[in-house]
Amino acid sequence: MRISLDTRLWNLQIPKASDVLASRLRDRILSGEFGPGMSLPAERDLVSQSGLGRATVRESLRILEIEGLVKTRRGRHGGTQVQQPNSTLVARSLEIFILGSRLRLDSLLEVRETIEPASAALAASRRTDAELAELERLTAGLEQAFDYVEAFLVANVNWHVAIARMSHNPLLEGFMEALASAILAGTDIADFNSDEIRRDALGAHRRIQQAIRDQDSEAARRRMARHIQAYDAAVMRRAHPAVVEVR
Amino acid sequence: MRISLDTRLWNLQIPKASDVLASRLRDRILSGEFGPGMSLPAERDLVSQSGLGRATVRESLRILEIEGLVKTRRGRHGGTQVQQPNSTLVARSLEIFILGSRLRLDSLLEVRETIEPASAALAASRRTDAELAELERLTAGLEQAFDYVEAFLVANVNWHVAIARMSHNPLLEGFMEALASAILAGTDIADFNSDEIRRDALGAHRRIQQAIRDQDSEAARRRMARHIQAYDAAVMRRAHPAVVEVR
DNA sequence: TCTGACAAATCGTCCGATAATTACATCATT
DNA sequence: AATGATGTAATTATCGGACGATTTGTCAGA
Repeated sequence: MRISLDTRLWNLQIPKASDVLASRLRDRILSGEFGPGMSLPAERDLVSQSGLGRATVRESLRILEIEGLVKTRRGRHGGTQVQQPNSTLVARSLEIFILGSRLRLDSLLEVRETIEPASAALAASRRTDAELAELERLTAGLEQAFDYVEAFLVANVNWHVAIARMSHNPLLEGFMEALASAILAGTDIADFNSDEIRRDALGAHRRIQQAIRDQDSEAARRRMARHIQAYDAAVMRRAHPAVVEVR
Repeated sequence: MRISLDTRLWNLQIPKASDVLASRLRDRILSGEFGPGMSLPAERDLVSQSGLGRATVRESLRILEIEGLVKTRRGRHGGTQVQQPNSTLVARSLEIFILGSRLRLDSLLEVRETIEPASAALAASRRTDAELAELERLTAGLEQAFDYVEAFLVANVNWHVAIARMSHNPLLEGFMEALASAILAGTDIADFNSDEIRRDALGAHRRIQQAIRDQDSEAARRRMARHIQAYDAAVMRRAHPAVVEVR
């Protein structure tokens, strides 16, 4: 026998059972009761513990899975394991936001002009030697891909994300990841990425890399700002009249 | 009779049916085939169209709902309607990311120091008169709430988000929304928000508001940067030794 | 015209069964 | 003893059907 909830008086919110269960589980995860790597009870155990149906429990688990808090595996000794949320999740939701709300390209570029110089400055002051070596590898790869526009664009994105990662700020990294993929989609305009633009970008990258090598934060910030502004200006000039939507 | 998929030869990825359906629906939504406000087919129609079971279809719809792309309503003429993704969704996922990955408070503050000055500069150059009036209302409210620390903190967050909204950049606004709630949670330290700190903040807000009124971007940027840096420095001084986790 | 009862459409939840997947155990073969 | 094949158990994925809950429209009657 189900309990009738039809006793509401005003505009009462009636949450769905699956949402309630998901919230409770989420709270327990975020509070640390279930640490990363630990397994939640199996579906059928949750069913008997919660008194809900299996479909409902499954929906709850699916909610947590989409939120990136757990991951489920099938098979013997499968189940749902608690996961450490990573920055790609932020990137993913941001991407949906960007695509779904038909954001204009210049909004993205504006934010990028804000974030990347700061990112570069932090990277310069916090980089490790290993990260610097990695960056140099990426720059070299970029040079080699010079004649293959597609590959160049992808390598370019990776280079910028790498800078963000070197900032040692996971939040910045997540933002950049999201921005980069969206901007890539938005600037993948045929006949835009001319030889000249790519040559300028490459030169700027080399100078920024040098500043990071020298651990010169302010130079890194300045050069990155100049690089981004020049690139963005080129994009917007090409994309004129500024009604460009992403995609 | 189900079709056996056990014919894989290598390490083939076998996506879940619900994920596949969700992806296809998502693509159709983002491509504009289903615009905001339009209704997707009813669950049972999707069942017959896709050949999948209802549980599977429901999981797909739930995925889209969590991603903020659709909203489902019950009852006659209910169903799943396409929604315009809004920035609170980004804020939500960011909040999970922040809480779940035990992000340190200084990472948040760093990003804030990056974003807010840019936000203020844009606000100064793009504000409308109505927005300015709204900002003045918020500032006045902040003054009135001076003696009620809780209310002051909430009003403070709203003030900062309002600045971001005045930048007319939805992405900046989304970022600030996400940051603000997380920072509020992280700085809600008893005995921290002293009279002095609140008084300084109020003065800074007035000066920033003046710059925005004058549409002086650079002044707005400078004053906001100084304000944020002073506030953050106070937070970190109080929170020393810098191992502060959010929550 | 207003009201209240009823019907219809739709999502929310439950239940039980089957398929697919994975890890492990066992056993035969070399 | 190592190895490969085969079975077995545990667990999620999916299916199909049923019923409850909620919203909205309709229509008879006051």
